[in-house]
Amino acid sequence: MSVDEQSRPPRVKRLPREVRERQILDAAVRVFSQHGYHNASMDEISEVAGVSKPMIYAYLGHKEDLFAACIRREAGLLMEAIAASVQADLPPDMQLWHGLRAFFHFVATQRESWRVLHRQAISQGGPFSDELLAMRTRAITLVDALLVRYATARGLDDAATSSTEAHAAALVGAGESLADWWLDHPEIPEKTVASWLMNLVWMGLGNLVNGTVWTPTPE
Amino acid sequence: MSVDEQSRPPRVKRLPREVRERQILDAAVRVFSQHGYHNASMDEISEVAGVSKPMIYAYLGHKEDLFAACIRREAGLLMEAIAASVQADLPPDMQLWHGLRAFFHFVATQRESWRVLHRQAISQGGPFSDELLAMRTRAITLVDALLVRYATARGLDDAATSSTEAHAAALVGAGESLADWWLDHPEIPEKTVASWLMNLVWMGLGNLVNGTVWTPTPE
DNA sequence: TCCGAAGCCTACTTGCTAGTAGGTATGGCG
DNA sequence: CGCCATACCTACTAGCAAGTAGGCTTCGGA
Repeated sequence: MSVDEQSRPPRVKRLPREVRERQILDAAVRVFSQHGYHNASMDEISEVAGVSKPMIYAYLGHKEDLFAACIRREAGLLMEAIAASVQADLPPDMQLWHGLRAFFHFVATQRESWRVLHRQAISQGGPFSDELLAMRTRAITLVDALLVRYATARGLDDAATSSTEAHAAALVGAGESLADWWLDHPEIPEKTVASWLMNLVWMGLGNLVNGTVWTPTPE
Repeated sequence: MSVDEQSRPPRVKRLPREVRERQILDAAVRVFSQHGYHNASMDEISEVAGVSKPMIYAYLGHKEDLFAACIRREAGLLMEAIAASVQADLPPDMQLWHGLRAFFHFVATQRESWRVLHRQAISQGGPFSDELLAMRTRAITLVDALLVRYATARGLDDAATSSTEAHAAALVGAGESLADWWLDHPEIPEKTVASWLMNLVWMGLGNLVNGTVWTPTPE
């Protein structure tokens, strides 16, 4: 029904605003990730956070605002984690590799953040999804840039470059899906999963650039 | 606010049960796909369907049941469409190819069905997602079987076979994501999109089986 | 022509939860 | 000390939407 007692912050009094805001956001992420946006009640969030409901409204605003704040914070953390792992002077394949590893690492260590980002945010067709969709688009664009750099470095042909954005979208989706799959198979090391995806996408693209493409046998 | 007038069924009287059930399901898929499960109201569905609310309860049961019925019907249609396109005696790559084309064709022609399947069902953490998650798992298993057949036909090594399920998960996710991307780029022909994905995954896998893998340069 | 079943509706109840009104402690500071 | 801002709470209200009670027509068959 509700979240573990033990991790609930003890009811302390008169803490400064920043601290309370953090506690509330933490609680909100947990509750949203467990029940989804609509089934999460402000009452439960306030209970988990160890404050009363009006505090939430005073500090973070309405339910929508609160949710958006969660998304923004968690998405920011994810993007930061990825950005921190990537050095701009490395070749594109190594950049992608490090980015992927950071991504999977984030998923493994911040499950609840990941759930709220992946499952909840997209499905709510409101003002939220914009926030999240924008983030996702940013990720796709980033990957796209890598692919373009890669294709340009090799002998590119027009067909290949026009499709990098689609490939980036496919990669991001594959990463999300693979991350979910991985959550059910925790025995696989993170490095292994990352390398699977790396190979799948990067080498598939490599062939495409080389002109070694698969074509259906005529019917 | 609500769905187009013109496509709403005219208020006819005393139709047989099967017809009304179809109308209700059609309406429910539309409304669920537009507003999401929670924001969809039974009142709106009944209005769009051209019947009164108690009819829905009499024929399809509670809101959850109705939603599950939608999922089951639409998922069934999708799986049927894919199954119908695949001939079991073809080689695995051709099977995958035809399956992918059927999938993208479905997404293009049944947008609302796709939306309700992809966006809504998974995110609702209730009894529904089970229904849908099972479907998705079935799809992954199906693809996995193809990959295994393929890997076995070539010289397989253990590492490659142990990872086919993960690759299947990645492919399914890539397909979903690419489908979404494609909805925003309708100028691309279906065949092209399908071939991108086909190449990306199939040839990536091909390299993996051959032992031509990407590895990070030592740091 | 009577009767039951199937099709269908209007109008209600009810429960839940977002959001608020209006207050009480507590600490700092002039 | 006395004032104000900040931190915080216990109640409430209000409104939406799920689900239902109870009844009214129409059709087919005995």
